[in-house]
Amino acid sequence: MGMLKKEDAMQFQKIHGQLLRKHHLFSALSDSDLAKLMRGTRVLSVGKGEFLFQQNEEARHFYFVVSGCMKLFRTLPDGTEKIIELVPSNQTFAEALMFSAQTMYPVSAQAVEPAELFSFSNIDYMTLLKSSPDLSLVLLGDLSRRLRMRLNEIEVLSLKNSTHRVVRYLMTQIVGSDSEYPQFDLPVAKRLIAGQLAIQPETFSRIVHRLKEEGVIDMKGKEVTVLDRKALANYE
Amino acid sequence: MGMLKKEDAMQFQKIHGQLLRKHHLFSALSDSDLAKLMRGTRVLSVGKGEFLFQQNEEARHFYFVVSGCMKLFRTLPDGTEKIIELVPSNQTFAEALMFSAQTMYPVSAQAVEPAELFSFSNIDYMTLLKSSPDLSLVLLGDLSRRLRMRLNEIEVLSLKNSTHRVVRYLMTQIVGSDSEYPQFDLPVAKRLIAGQLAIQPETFSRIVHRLKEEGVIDMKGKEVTVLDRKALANYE
DNA sequence: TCCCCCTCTTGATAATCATCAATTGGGTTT
DNA sequence: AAACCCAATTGATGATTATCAAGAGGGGGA
Repeated sequence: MGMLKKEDAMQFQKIHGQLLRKHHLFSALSDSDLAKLMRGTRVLSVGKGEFLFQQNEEARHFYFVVSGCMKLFRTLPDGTEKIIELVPSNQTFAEALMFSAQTMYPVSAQAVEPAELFSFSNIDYMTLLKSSPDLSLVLLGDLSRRLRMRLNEIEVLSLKNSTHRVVRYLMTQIVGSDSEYPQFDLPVAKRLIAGQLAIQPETFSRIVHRLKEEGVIDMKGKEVTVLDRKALANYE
Repeated sequence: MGMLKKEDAMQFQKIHGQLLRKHHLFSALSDSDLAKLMRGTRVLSVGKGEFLFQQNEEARHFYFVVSGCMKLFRTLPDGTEKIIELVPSNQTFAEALMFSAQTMYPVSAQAVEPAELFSFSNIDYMTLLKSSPDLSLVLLGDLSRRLRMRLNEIEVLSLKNSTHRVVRYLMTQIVGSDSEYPQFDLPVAKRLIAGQLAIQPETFSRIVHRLKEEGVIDMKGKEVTVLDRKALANYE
């Protein structure tokens, strides 16, 4: 954990360059720019339950998840936490702060599974950005996408009852699959999913129970099978 | 309503150039660029209750509200509508779409008060953008800000009970005022505010009633006075 | 001015969901 | 294998809020 020595950095880049290349934040960078950026990169390991940063801490870096899963959440006035986002591997987070005067993280970041991260300096990246107009356009597209994702989440949270929220969640998990009986694994613990949907774990459990009873889905552990796609869609 | 003739366009720009200049989408443009952009501008009048566009329509333009107020909302599966944003005068909307491949409006737009709008061509603006890296940075900052606003809204929607949501709403209306007894007008009808908070108008009314009873606020029509700032803050 | 329409309010009731409590189950450590 | 921990489940209860219904207030148009 810490700044890389020069030789390590070269090794590091050879190994992970391709990984980063797949991400839109880095795909538009030239090789030399990417190398330059990586010189300031740190590799971090965050144990399960450990914090990376806390809400209202100064935001100097953004992060790329190599492996594991990070939880971004806000602490509500009553002490409970609201999960804003669960960030799986190969995704970045906290990079949107870089572009505005805001210097505080608006969320806390905690690992829900042991995680490996790359950290990038906001200042370094911004320097690159100023010399690469195309990159700006890519980022604008990215932020715009995120904005629409949030829109979706706001919609989910506004859905009348919890059943609708769960159903909507399941539906989002199977878009793209055109199988008659779509199947997938819950990406995280059920209580975390419940948290994202702003319902209690107990409620989530009961709703799943009912959906199973009605033969709409099956769920064993984290393994979910949709048995009746139409029925699920009609729940909405 | 429609494309402007050349003389009108010049007149138009003289009158409204300053107005637009105050908005970050246009503040970084050179005079000539702004003039170029305005050549494709249309002036629209939308009557109360009239639609500007519907969800899933193709998005070719974004808009600036000169006067009046627009409501952006999504229609939920059960037919009810979820208000995403209320756009007052001197603000733009639907501009974030321009930056990503997405070509459909993710919301419907309707006037809640008779509104005058400018419409701008996405393509024209993007052309300017590609030749003005600084503008991109300004926009990134703007989107980043919006992203945080949505974060706030998600948090509000996650608040346990409706009272907290209303209180939070009132608090956001008085930040910036350091008066002992802050005072403001509700920007739109109460039922719309209730909609934004994802509660029923009846519930909103009852909560306000209780807050008045407890001497925390006073409300006559749209006129709100906070009588006990501390008590309001402590409600959270 | 009066009338009408729509918002807002207030009341009563039913549905939904959170909370508390106890138990089960699965996975990991010792 | 046993002990343990935490997640998940299930049940019972109470609080919150949506819904339905009816009445009051307010502003704009005839």
